[in-house]
Amino acid sequence: MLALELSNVKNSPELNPLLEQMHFVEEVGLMFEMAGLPRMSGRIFGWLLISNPPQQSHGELAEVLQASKGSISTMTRLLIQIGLIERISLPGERRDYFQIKSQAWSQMTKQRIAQITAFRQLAEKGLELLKENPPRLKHRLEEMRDIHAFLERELPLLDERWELEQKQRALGESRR
Amino acid sequence: MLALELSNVKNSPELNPLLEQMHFVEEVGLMFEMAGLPRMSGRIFGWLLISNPPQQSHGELAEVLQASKGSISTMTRLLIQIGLIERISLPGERRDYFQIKSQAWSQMTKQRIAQITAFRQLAEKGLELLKENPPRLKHRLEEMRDIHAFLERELPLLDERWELEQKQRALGESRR
DNA sequence: CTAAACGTTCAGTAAACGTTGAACAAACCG
DNA sequence: CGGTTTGTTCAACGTTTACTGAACGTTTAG
Repeated sequence: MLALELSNVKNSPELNPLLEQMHFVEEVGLMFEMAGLPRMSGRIFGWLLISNPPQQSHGELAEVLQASKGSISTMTRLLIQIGLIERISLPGERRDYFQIKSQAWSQMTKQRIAQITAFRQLAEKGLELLKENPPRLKHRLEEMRDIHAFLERELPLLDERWELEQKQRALGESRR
Repeated sequence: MLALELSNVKNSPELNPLLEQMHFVEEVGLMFEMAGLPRMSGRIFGWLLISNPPQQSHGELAEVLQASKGSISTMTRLLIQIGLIERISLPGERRDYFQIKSQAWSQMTKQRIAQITAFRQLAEKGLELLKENPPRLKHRLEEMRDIHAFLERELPLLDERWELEQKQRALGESRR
């Protein structure tokens, strides 16, 4: 919940961009929460998606999001660890800044692939347990293993294709 | 934690399959927890992956997993809702049984795609907020939108290819 | 009908989690 | 050298969550 006093403010988009921005931030927070991550980490990420400039300091984050320094510190560490943001420190500046990492989303794909690998391995472990049993009982686990092996093969290819397309697009734009 | 008395039992795989099965079940539980789902739902799913027969009643689940009836009831409902298991009721039988749903994993892919759509929409919402700003500020959100749009296009195709491959394999096997 | 088995719902609990705020540490400035 | 700014760590708090167990409703069987 916002601690700012907003009740007297007219709710029009043009007159109150801050309100809309905070709504966006809150939505990102909810999506992160649905994905099993702390809501505050999502708020930070959401703000870094729309902030001007894209680099925001620890203190700025704390102020805009109405969160404690501790929370910011913990959650930025988490976001860095999972590869979604990065810390940048300018020479001669005491403060650190955070910004969205450029390949944040490929990073997420990579993590997803790691999870898929774990699921495939789990299926194989299960099949090991059932190795003396009739095929009828093994189908469940074979299906689980095969689909995950399939995705394990295909998702990296998809990611490559994406990166290739991006490079080509960048090339095309720079040529103009 | 297991409530069964296991401390006197020799720990060899051959002598104690139950212990290994329970270990497997517990691992699935942990993976589900990592994915943001209740651990007990993962235990149920894990047991249904290796149980003999694949159909297990409410009561059997409660006994094997050392869980309360309430927990089983709630968690099976959840698993059904997200499409991972199904309930089967035999005519003339009072009891209901649960089993892994055959296209459980395609189902998960579909859910993932829905989430990707949500992320793309969120990016577009963010771009709307920044529409008056210079391109420099919009890059973050454009990247987010584009990668998700890409996956939104490609994942269903991947899923189709998988299902096609499966059908062909089944055909090949039945022909032998 | 009564009795038993089956299943769901729900209040209560215990543990886990997110968040805060204060104490602490480190870097910089006067 | 303090003093100030910046950031991390950690204990404590409050909330949320998973799970239990009991109460309740339903169905089947005798």
